[in-house]
Amino acid sequence: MDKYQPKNIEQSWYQKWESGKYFAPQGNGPTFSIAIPPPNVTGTLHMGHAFQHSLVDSLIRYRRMKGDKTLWQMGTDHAGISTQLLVTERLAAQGIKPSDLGREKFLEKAWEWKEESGDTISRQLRRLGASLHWDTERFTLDEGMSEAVLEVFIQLFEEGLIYRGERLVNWDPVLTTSISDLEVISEEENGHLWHFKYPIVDSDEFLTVATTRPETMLGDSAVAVHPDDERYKALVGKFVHLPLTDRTLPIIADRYVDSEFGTGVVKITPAHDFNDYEMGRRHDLELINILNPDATLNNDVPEAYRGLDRFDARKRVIADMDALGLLHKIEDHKLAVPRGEKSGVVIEPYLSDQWFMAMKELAEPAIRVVEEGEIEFVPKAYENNYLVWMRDIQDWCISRQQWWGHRIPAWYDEAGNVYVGRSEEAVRAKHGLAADISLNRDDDVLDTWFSSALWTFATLGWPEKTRELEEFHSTDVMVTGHDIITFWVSRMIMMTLKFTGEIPFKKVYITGLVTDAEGQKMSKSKGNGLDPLDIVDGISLDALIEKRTSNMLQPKMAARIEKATRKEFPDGIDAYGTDALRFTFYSIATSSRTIRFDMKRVEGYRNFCNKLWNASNFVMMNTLPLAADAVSGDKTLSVVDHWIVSEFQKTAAAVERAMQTYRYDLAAKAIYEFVWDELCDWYLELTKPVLYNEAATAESVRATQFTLLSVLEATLRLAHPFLPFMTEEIWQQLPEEIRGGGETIMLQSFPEADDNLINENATADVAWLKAVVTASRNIRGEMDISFAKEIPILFKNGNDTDKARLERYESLLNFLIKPESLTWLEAGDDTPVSATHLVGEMQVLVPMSGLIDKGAEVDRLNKEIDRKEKERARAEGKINNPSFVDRAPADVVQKEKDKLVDLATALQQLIAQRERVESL
RNA sequence: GGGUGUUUAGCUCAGUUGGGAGAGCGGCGCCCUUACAAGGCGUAGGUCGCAGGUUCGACCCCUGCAACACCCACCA
Repeated sequence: MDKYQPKNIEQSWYQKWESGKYFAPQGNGPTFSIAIPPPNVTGTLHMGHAFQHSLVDSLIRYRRMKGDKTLWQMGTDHAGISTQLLVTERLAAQGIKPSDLGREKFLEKAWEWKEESGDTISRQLRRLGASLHWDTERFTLDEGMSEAVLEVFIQLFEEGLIYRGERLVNWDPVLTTSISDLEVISEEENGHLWHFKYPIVDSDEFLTVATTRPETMLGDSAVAVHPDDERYKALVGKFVHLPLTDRTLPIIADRYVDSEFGTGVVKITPAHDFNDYEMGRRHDLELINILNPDATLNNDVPEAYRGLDRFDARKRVIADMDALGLLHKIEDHKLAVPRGEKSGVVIEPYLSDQWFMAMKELAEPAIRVVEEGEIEFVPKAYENNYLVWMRDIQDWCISRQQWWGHRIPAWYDEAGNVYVGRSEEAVRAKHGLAADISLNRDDDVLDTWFSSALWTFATLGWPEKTRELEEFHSTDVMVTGHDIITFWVSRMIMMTLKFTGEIPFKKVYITGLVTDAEGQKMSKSKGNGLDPLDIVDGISLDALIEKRTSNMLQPKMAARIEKATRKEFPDGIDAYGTDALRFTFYSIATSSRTIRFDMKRVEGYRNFCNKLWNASNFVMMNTLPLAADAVSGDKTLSVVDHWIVSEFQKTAAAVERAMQTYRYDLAAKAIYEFVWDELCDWYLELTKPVLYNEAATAESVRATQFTLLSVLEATLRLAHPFLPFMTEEIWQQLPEEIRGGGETIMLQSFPEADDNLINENATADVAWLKAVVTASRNIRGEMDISFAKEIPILFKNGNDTDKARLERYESLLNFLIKPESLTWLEAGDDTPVSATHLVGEMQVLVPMSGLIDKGAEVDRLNKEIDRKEKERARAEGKINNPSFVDRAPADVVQKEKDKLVDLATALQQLIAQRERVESL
């Protein structure tokens, strides 16, 4: 085989798998299904996606190999606001405004963009090896989804769970649409608290109010104080004059007011603040909307302010109040500023007509299924997040003043009556509306998450009663990030229960958030993001800088990003290949909430891939072409063969356990350690004395070759879910007699641990063998004896088992240690002064004459004695503690006693040894 | 203000019913030994955040504290 070059082996397999239809559900096993969290069509896959989808793919491949009828449902999301924003920006680059095009033409452009961008995602997923069932790929805006959305909307409307009303909603003045609570990100920012004096009517006095948003005073309809506030009690029921206007405001009392804060007097602006809105309802206050949809001031404010942007109006109001002597003071003040998740601009509470979904009733069963364990979160801690949010759920504003999305199936007549139905015809028919009554369809579309919420069942054909729905729903697992539990997971659970009576999935596996090496969230604006394919294919430093700094809004940032990038990746990024990247993802998929992505890890796992590749090369070099009787001929497995077979069983069991508990890190670790530490470091070395020995019997060679091949073959299957490409490549090169007749490793059975193949005697023998080899290597290493120098090795004070083992494994030891001689000493034999290591009670000795540095050996012995002394002191402490002996379990006590005896013997030997060396 | 999570070797992290602290990377030393220098062999390095408690015994269980991270919340 050539050197390990992922580029050469990862390109072609995916196509073969796909054209072979291997990703389709097949067989008669139990079903296993996962619906992909649909990537947004607008985007490209980032590290978080690659991470999640890699985890899912291993699970899917694992179940498929276990014989399950497995479906990984593919699809993408139309991502309403994001896509509309992107398309708008693209048009703007050509000098076109959406309004120039009109709704229909704009949507054509959006669809064009969707086709283009969807390809990118598909290509990326394929490069990652994701074994998705492409044939039934869906899109949240396709016909079937539209059908499902209609069905759901109409039913919920008819049940009164969807309603329309004028409410205060979160309004994005740049996107000019409402958004949901979840799409508002509040962050603490530095601001000011302006204290304004409002003159009290029929008095020379003032009430001073404090506000963070001065411009809203133009929409005030009251001022409020706490009913128990002695300072203001007498004023309740009186009025103040609202400066800059000709209006007067009542002074009201409400328990909501905090007397301690500011002046204890609050201006009330019911149309522009959520709290004030509630207070306005309690006190029947006037709602005065002072803003246009783009957050300029409307005609309900005094002429001087009309048409001003809200922030210009703020300056103007402050200046005017100051001029009137009514600006009492300005304080610095930290406040939580709500910003739109997508646009980044300050969100306004804004009064408008919107559609809402009543959530309380839907939430109840969705809370229950989690409380009762029907749906489990992994890690469990996230269940709390979910439950807390669900128990306090608010109605969901589902309408968006956008074009790209599912248009709301509602029509209005001229009188403003609303009719909901599948189509205008259906509505007319149902309500008996004559043809001469003109109907206008609602312009708004639904929040993207409305259709996403139907994902698990609508992708399987609902509302039709399809066989797929019957077979694959509920799905088994949902793998996603914690940031999306409220947006998506919760809504899927609610809607799926409501419309199918089933849970959407049995488990919710919440992955950690992938950050950069510094623990910073990867993002475009920070310029610290990585494209997973750049790790797969490699990228030059210049190209990476270009990628990270292009389309930057601030040139200053670009310079900083370039500097950081040059520092972090001075030579760009190597091409590590998909397998290495995937294996890295599994290894770092711990239960931690954030996961730092470190390129060093990728390098390490690329090395691991290389190791497995070379080991396979070794196996094939020494077994192929396969002799005619290689499989059929007699073979007696050696102890070493039995040992590696045993180790493999233990590894398979560990992987199985890990997969059951979603501990991908442990699965990866088990495979890594088996391949590197056992298979490569020991077993392959231990086969050489057989394979390279001209005197070896045909039978023993056959057994060794067979074991090499069969263990490798099984290892490839075990590793395939994690390293899909290289395992397939190598597996295909194995002889059919070994791998069976299958077309692809993908559809082979997943190795199951067989306890009957675990041979503890073999394990013990090999452990002894390793200990002896390690002991002599230690002496070599510590005494600085070169590997080329052949040294005599003596064994003393061993028991019968040691002696038998030495005889049995002499040739192996000769090969591994390359000694001048191996000599068993009986108790009475003369023993030269030697460097010593203990294997159990047996001494492994290397005579010092001419070889060994006396001082170094004394140092080494001192260190060893020191270590053993400490251990003995600890054990003695325990044994001499009566309560330990009385209360600890007998086996634990016995273990300590045994240890003490062993240590005493060992120490005695070491001290005697030290004396002998010192006396030289 | 409420809630959750994290704190273990220089760095990044494992540690599965409480019973002798581990890995990878990095460091140091030796080795181009015929699968692999993307390698081999050896080696150094830790009062397991702090303080109490339970226990014969605590990285692990309980309490408190600290630092960091994240989530939720209407303080003008």
